[in-house]
Amino acid sequence: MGVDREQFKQLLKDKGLKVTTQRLLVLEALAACPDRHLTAEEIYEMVKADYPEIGLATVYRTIQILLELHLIDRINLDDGFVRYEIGNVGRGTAKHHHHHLICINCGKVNSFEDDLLEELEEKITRTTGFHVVDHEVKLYGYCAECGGKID
Amino acid sequence: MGVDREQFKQLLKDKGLKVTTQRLLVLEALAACPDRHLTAEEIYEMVKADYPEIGLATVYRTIQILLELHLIDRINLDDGFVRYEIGNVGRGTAKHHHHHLICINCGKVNSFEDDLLEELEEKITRTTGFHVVDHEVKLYGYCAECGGKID
DNA sequence: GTCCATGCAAATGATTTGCAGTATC
DNA sequence: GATACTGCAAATCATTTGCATGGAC
Repeated sequence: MGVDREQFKQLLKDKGLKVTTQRLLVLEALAACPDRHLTAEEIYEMVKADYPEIGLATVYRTIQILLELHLIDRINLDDGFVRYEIGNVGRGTAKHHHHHLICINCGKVNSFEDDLLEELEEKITRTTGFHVVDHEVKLYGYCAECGGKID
Repeated sequence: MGVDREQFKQLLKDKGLKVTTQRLLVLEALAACPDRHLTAEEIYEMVKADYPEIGLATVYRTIQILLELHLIDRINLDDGFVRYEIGNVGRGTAKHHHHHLICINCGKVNSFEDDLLEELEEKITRTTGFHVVDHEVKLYGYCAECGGKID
């Protein structure tokens, strides 16, 4: 999942950007938490454990680069923080992302993949002429654990 | 579409809230633009035309009330502004909202409704045990007009 | 050695909040 | 008349930016 260290270095060089310890550490922090959805502040705290000199501004600047390189995805759960997660590159038809199941009760966020959306997109192109390129889907509800307790 | 003035007044009273000119005007501004997706600032400007004394803080406070009464929906297009649109109450099975087609080129936002999502939700409940209550779907791509120009 | 990247602190900008005056009920 | 609502200005808080120093190539 994601790119490895060497691939990232190469991507930076290809773009004329410099390889720095900070940039490597930010990507590593995100790669270390493929299932969580980290805020900039959380990434900052994680990297600071290994590299206390890093500044929050550098984390934000690095996130921008990672977004432009399509190595990470942005998720907004409308809780006042923008979150980031490592992209799932190299899974064959890894074209779409952003499918999240958000538990209203415990706040847990799970990702999922589905083909039904492709069908929906085709239908939309057919009926409205809108050509879908990417999508973001958030489903709110109760996860298996919380659903039992509440119902 | 939406609630009318009298229904809104009653909802406010039921909640122990007072009926004020400002609250009526904010709802009217949103009701007047069912297809646009207004920012707080845009609502503020619209209301100010009729009622120059209104303050931006009052608009924000009223938006909170309207959200709690489920009279409006919040949309986040990740452009730095949170937007609001009047809800489509009274359309029979008006349970779900938040389906948007966002043109990457011209920025135009269109809403759509679809049943395919219901199918997807059932599938998710069946396979993961997650009980979906609401959803938000954003599809990014090129609208009929922009698609032609680019392809 | 050149130039980009970093860290810090200050700036930004949407949203919120405190408070004294004002309107609703 | 009591209390909730408003407008204003100040506060908040995530994110961005300016600038001088430091590091990559």
